[in-house]
Parts: sequence; C-alpha cells; structure tokens
Amino acid sequence: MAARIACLDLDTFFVSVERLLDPSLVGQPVVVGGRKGSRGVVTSASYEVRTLGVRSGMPMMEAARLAPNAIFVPTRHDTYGPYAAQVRAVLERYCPVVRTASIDEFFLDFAGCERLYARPGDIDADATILRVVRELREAIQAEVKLPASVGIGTTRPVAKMASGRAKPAGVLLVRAGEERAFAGPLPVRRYPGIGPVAEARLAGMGITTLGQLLEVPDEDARVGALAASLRVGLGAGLRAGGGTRLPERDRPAFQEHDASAEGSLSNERTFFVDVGDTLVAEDALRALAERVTWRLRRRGARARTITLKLRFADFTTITRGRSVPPTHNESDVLAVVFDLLRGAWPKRARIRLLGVQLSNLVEPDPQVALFAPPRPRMGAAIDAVRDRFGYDAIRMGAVARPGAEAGVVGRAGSRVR
DNA sequence: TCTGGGGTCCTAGGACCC
DNA sequence: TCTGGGGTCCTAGGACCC
Repeated sequence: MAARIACLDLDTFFVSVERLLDPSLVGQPVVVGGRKGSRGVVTSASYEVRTLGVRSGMPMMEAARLAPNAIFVPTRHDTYGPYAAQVRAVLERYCPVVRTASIDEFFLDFAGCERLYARPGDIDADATILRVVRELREAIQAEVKLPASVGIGTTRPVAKMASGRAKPAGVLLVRAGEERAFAGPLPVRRYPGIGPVAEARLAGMGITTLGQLLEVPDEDARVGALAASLRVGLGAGLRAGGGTRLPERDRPAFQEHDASAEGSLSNERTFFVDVGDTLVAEDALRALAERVTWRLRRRGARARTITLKLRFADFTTITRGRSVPPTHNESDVLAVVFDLLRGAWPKRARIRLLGVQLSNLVEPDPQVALFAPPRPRMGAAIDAVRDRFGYDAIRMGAVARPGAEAGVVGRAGSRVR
C-alpha cells in the first residue's frame, strides 16, 4: 500500500486572494474578517499576524488588540470561489480523482497512477507521487498565483496532518509504515475530528499526544468510552489502507454524491444590535427565507424540513424545525418560520442571531409538481435576473429597507416595478 | 476579547407501527 | 392487565470542520 492520498490546502487562502487583487498587501500583516469593531471574527490571517497570536475564528476585537498595525480587510464571500475553481481545474489535469473538501482544501487519490506517471529517475512509487505533487503545486503557484501546501499519505487523516506540517508552501510525504512515528508526537488536537471538547476530556485522562492515545490498553478501565472510540478511528486512520470509523469523515472515500438532493442549505445572520422587535425579526426572516429558497431552486431541489435557528443575547442557541410537504417556495418557508418564531421566542428575550435552514432535500416529484402552484411570474423573473447577475442584483423593497412599501428595488435603490 | 456563516455527522428520546 | 422487541421517522442538540 503506497502513500497515494494527497491533501492540498491553500495557504491563508482569503488573504492570498486579497493580495492578488491588491498587491500592496503583499508582505504586510493582513487580517481578513468581519468589519473592525463589529461583531465579526477573523476568517483568514496572514503569517505576519499569526506570529502575534491572531487566529481564524478569533473575535475581530481581540485581533485588533493583538495586531493593532495590521491591515483589516472585510471578507468578500463571492470573490474567492472562482479562484478555488481555477485550482480545482489544475488539479484535475494531474489527478483523475479530486474531491473538494472545502473552499480551500482538496483531496486527491492517485490510486493506479503510480506506473502511468513513473519516470526513469523515480526510485519507487512514492518518488513518483512526490514528483507529480511538486509539479502540481508549482503549477498552481504559476498559473493561479496562489501558494498551496500538500500532504501525502496512505489515508486521508494522515495526508491532512501532513499538509499541516508542510505549510507554508511545502510538500510532505509520510511513507507507509511511518504513520505512527509521524503522528505519535503530535498533540491529539491535530487529528481531524478531535476538537476542543475531546481534547479537554482526553487531557483529563492524562492523554495529550496521539502516541499516548494509541498506547492506552483496551482493558484500561480509566479510559472513558471517548478514548476507546477515538482510538478505534485513530488506529484505522494511522494504518495503511485502514478503515474509517469515527474521526475519519465521509466514509466511502471519494464518492461524489448527488449534489441536488443531499445535505442541507442554510442562511443566518447576526444582528449588529440584539433585537427585541418582532417586526425587525420578521423582516430578517423574510430576507433569509428569500435567499435560502433561491439557492434551493437553483439546485433544483425541494426541502422536507424547515428549521428556525435562534441565538439569544446570552448566546444560548436553539433550533425549532418542522417537516412539511416538499417545497421550494419562500412563502411556505416563511409561514413555517414565522410560526416557529412565535413558539420559540420568550417574552423580553433579545435575539442576537436568526437562521433559516432547509434540509431533507428531495428531487421534485413529477406527480406532485403537476398539481403544485406554479412559481408566480414576477418571482420567476427575479430568479432569472439573479441567476445571471447574482443574488444581490435585485433586492426586495421590504428587505432592502425595513418598513418600506413592498416592491422590487434595483441595486441603486431605484424602483424597478 | 465577547464569540461569523456555511456546512457534515452523530446521538438520543419519543411517537408510531407491527 | 404492569407491559416485548424491532424498525423508522421526527425533532433537538452538540461536536467538529474551514
């Protein structure tokens, strides 16, 4: 079993793209995230500010305190996708099996490619993969102008951990049989799937490294069920060709599933100031329902479950959901979330965040579709414009300005109809 | 220093059915 | 007449990832 799974990670992706768009940011301490002073967090931090302790996920306030001289750039979510798509296109030239794990992370499976790609100078299959991966990394740098790091191993968790060690802009291959030597000294937190909670519980058992976790004997009564279950996944993940229990995600390794009917879609929003007014909350829900149903229609799917998410001023978060006949209509979603809001919002509580999630997605049933009301003509026209020019090309009046009379308002605020 | 937004996966209790 | 067992769906919450 050769090391043939690669994990490619784009280094400080959002920062790198912002630097492409504004070269004056190159070499500067850069933080991409919510607006400074607002209720936002860091989404990407350059290496210059990481040395000061700034990390993604950190509140912007804290980042500003740690790195007062950094340049703060607002996250532009629509901007980064096309760059990720360019990267994927390069990857597909080099590897037949590419799986997009997130906007800045890809897994490649070179199974069966070793001999095809072998060159006379390669001493073994590992050398072949390593050479190809270095070429591919250079190609991304040259063509898309983005730095990437690649880890290579026998399993996905190993490849992922190796990519972390390869940063910045490096390549690291962990040979078959050397997984434990590589991972053993690492903190448990480095293993994909072990987060802060599992880390703390393991620390309570005196386990801080992956090596320690693996060495705990099965019979050890002090080890909780957590450590036992983690060890199962870990052992498999560190074994060449190993299985995929717990921490190893998306089991059938690289299966691309039916995107139209899988998973869920959600949109949520944190208010600048906590909300106590029903009308303001309902306006926000209108905007969220409009956006999320538009995305659902673009997928060609319908949702069987509608869920309202509420986060109160004290940060407690609840969800309330309901199963419904499959729908993709904003009005259906809105009726449900308004009703759920009434039942879930205690008097006097202030709301920090509202979210609308659509899940249990299904393909439209042709039998049902026959009798379903057609999408109103104006709705269809709005969809068509948004499909061409993007969601924000059109805003509903009530959404654009709370309290405004209904109607469609163009980008500049002029009335379209 | 108060904590974004988009997801996936897992668990657990209760309803309901046979 | 004090009580089985299995299967599936629904709902809520939480850990985790980027």
